[in-house]
Amino acid sequence: MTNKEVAKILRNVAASYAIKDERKFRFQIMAYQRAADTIEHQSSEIRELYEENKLDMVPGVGSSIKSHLQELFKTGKVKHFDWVTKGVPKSLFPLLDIPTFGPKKAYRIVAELGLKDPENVINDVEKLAKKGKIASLPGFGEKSEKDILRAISEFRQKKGKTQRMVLPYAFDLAEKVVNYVKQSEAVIKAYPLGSLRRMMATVGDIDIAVATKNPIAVIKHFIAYPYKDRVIEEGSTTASILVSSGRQIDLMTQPPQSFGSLLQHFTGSKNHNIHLRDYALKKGISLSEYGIKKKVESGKLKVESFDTEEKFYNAIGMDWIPPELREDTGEVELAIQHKLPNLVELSDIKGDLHIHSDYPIEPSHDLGHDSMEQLLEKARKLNYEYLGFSEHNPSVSKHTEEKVYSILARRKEKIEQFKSNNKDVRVINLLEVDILACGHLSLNEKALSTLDAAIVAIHSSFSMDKKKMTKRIIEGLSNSKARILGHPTGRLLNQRSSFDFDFDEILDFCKKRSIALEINAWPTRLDLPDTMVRQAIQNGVKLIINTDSHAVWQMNLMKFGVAVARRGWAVKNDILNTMHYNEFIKWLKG
DNA sequence: GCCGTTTTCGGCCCGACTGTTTTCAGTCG
Repeated sequence: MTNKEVAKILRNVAASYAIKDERKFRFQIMAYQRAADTIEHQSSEIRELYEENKLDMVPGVGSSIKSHLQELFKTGKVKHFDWVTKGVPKSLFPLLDIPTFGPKKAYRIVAELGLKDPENVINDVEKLAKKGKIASLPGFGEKSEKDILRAISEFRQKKGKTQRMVLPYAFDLAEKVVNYVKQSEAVIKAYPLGSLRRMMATVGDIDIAVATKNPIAVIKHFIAYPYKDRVIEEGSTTASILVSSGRQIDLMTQPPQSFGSLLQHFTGSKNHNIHLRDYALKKGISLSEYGIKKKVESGKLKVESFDTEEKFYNAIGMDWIPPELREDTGEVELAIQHKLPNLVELSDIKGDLHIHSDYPIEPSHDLGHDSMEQLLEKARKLNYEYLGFSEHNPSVSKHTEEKVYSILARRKEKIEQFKSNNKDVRVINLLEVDILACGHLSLNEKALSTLDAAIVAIHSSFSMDKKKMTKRIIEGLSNSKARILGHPTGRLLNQRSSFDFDFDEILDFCKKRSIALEINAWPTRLDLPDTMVRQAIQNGVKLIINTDSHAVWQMNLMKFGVAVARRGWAVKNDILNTMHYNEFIKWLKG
């Protein structure tokens, strides 16, 4: 059962409570919605957390929801959920997936029109709307009927937030729109915020904050964006549009003197903001994008403004919190105690160890596009101290063992030349070696002896059971040349979920052998995922951030790997490739 | 139903926008 499916079940419970008695159950509704939100956006699988007995780690999951989830995973259903959803037409649940449909609207439509078939309810609503049957219902009208038809159509085309973007795509889109927004003279500052600023692995929509003294002019300019599909909403301080690629862009404005609180509000996350505001309430102050509302002596409410985020956080009584940490997983408490970690930064990185050149190694998988010389030149520009070449191992099915060895021996000669000629960027002889289904590495000892060390990784037979996969990985890591576990979970964002393995066991083994886990910065990997990075660090396991570049330009993707490390609370010491060359080599050679 | 730097009981974030309402409900972030 995926996180999305679990979240959907919890949302259905919240909706059922809302239909039965919204006032009576208002706090249950909030609790179930919050749990659904956090589970849906959790970067580790909730099912695995259940198996590892770590459901408590999920914010918003308390004793009650935890026991319901345990029942769900054990038996496939939950008695309490059946009780709550009893009497609520099942046909309304599919409608909740469509933006602009909430529990009330969905319920009134299926109840008034007698729609009972959950399989076809979306089609049924569409047909009836086309016949004009919705506009005549109480509380609905011509406009809302048209809006329903459009919402269904956009939902089918996966427009809006139904499909999440990988980070670089979101970056490009945000940059385009921000550049356009800045063309308005009324714009003083404009930044992309939301999950993009928090550097989440995937981004649902683009949020832009604008400092201006003339919000009406800014919004008028914004909604005239040339690649706009339609305006979703347009108010006096905020607006939302859908662009032709189907993505949603939200814009919020504040005057410059209260821009700091807008940055804070619009960066989120939602749970972070709720925690912050809850904490503030207990101090008798109230937070919003406008600033901090306090009672003054006359008994009247007064809003204090903040032009920077730092001042805003400080005024609540805590340190400024890096956006990557704002997920309500302990950062607020530490900010109050002035004990936030000093997160690793891009400028700390001194080398990239996972680089595929075009060296003719006749690999099992894909070859790089650029030469070792070109890649080294790029490393110089990035001010790296070292660079590790790590093509895929030569194909073992197409070559004899002797042939594999001779390819690697020749490659070693070339790399040795670099080693003696290059003193500014030191070269390291690595290779990305497959861990075969049986647990053996795809190269024999003689072939491995040509290398300084190996990045080992899974590239086949992903659907093994958990025990076998864990054993396979540990066997692969047992070879003394294996120093780095490459893209450890094997996930591909929006394509393939991670394979099943016992992470705790891998962590134990890596800790014992001083083996590093890779944070692969490739945008559809971002593997290890951030929550597992944090777990690795808590267990004293070190990490290496690599780009897995197959071309020169891809070496710029390092920032996305650093972002994952920061979201996993990594400081400089946790990341091995922040070390100088001599220290790094010392670790690498074991 | 969750949660804890005045709490294990008694609170629960804050505001914008839209449509169909003549004063607000529903949805969203």
